[in-house]
Amino acid sequence: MNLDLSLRTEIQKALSTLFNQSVEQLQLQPTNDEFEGSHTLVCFPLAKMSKKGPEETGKLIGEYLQANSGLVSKFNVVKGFLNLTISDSVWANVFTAIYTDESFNQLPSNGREMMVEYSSPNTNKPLHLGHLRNNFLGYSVAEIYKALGYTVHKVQIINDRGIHICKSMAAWQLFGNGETPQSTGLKGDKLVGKYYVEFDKYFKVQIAELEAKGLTKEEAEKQAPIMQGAVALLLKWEANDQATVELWKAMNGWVYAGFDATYKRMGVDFEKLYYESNTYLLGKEEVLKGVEGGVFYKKEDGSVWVDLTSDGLDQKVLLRSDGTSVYMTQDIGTAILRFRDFPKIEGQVYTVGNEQEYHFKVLFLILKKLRYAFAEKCYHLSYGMVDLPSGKMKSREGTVVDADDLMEEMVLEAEKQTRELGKIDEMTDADVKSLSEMVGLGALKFFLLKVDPKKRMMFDPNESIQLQGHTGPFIQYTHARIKAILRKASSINVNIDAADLKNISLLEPIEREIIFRINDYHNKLQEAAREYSPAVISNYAYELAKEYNQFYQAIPIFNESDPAKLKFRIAFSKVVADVLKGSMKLLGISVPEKM
RNA sequence: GGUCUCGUAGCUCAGCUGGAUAGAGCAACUGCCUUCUAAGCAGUAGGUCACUGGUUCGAAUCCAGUCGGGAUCACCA
Repeated sequence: MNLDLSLRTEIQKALSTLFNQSVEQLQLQPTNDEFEGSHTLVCFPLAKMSKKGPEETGKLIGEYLQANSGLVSKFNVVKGFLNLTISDSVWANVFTAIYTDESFNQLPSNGREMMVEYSSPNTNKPLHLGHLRNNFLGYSVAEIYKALGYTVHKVQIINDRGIHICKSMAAWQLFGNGETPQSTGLKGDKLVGKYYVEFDKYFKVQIAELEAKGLTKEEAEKQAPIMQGAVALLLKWEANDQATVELWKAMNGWVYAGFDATYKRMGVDFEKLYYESNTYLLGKEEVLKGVEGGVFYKKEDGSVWVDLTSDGLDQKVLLRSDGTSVYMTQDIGTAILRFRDFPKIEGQVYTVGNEQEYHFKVLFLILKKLRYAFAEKCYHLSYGMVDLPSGKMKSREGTVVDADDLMEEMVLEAEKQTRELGKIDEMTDADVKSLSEMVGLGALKFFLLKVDPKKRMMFDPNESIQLQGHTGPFIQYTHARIKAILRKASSINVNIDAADLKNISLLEPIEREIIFRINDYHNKLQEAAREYSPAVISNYAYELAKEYNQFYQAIPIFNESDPAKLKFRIAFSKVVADVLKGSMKLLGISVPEKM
């Protein structure tokens, strides 16, 4: 049964009976802790209609509901707030329905499809803290939609083309001495990243030298030999020069292997990868078609532009005067290709930092101008930067927090604390390892996901590694605790029959609160999906775990002498564990049986 | 400068489709392990919700302005 809906229906009945009127929007909200009840009807807006003052209105509605609804056992009115107490038998029914609902955590398929893009790193630098936020967000949003019954396609675009790749290639040719991941023992992405940094270093030196000879900065940047080397490589690559393409393939291969290892540890995956090198030509084609169709226009120098001034934006270049494509061209091609590959998807979510908001605004407008209906269903899941106490991460200043290093550090910290708490005594080394992995990554993921994605957030390497309080491990711990109870219950052969549960009465207030919260889970799922915000889920899971811990501490389950109550509390604990596990799964976090 | 965005406890964050005395965690201080796991629980202390004005029964929440932070405004991606 849907308690919320039933209650609203009953209130509407009350209004039509008492005042012969109906109201479109009822303000029903959770009751504040200091008052008795679980649901509160705000009566101020109803006063005009009832012509009776909020307090009197609340009282009349309360009396009606108590007498006629079968839901409300008690009520009180404070100022204009009608606080309703739902009767225990109703709670028992609500709980039993959830307990017996096998698709509570995973709703049945709704036949709808969507696509989520995330990660999409440059292939010349290793993944860092910002990518972690990106990946965890994108993965989680995909999981949230899946739980609602959607089929979700997780994809990423690989920017494997362009001058930036050629920079690493140029530097490797100059200084690499044939180094490979195998020969150095470095992860492939780290090795290529090293040469990208190397490039930058020599580039700067050469610019300085040329500037000292009297060249302007722009001239120096163009004429620096190492940059000319990179440009030469780009031209050769575009001309399909065999040796260049071989090197490009080899170095990209190293990077992908390195990224794969990182993704694996992060626990994220992709159904399909799109390569810029495969989509930019389609984009170009579309742009040229757009010129013919009059959507875009060509300047005298041959460059192609779109004029968005009538939409409040600027003009934007889509093809350079030499006919080569830009970032936007590639994204147009990719979007179209994806809808060709997956014609049933109704929308595409792009998980990309908020510094690209303008880009996506333009992209979606262009797609609309090209008359692609799916443009309406594209959404830029824009997230804020992760700042360090020293400010923004800057690769040039060496303040980048490397993703691999950070994950390793978190896992080591988890292991250290597990040891300090004396929990490893009866664990095998393999157990300790897998638990540390779970806890360390759980802490990291939760930390990055509990903040509203849109907001920029602070990461302090010295303080963020916390395993107590408002953290992932707190929830994991709560789950493990419940599992201990369930093990004990099964060891003493407590069998639960759903029919027993309906007859339970005299619930503790904390038990009602928790059922209320569990009952709210699907609302939160919807909200998280609507807002594209895993933070909604993480905060929900935290609140639920917190409430359960209160219950756990206050009520020793196995001291209960009434067998019906004992059964109820075990079933109740099981449901909490399942919902915790399910909601953590949406965040990409596993929960342990013991910790 | 234009556009967008953020400003809540010492710190990190919730709350924002207007509702009751603004909530957590961390840090500080006090208690609680012979009972299901103390990575926990209970409590104390900590606030001019940046500022000013407006809208109304009611504003942290909506609107306008001011101040402060950030992003963006490339034939880079």
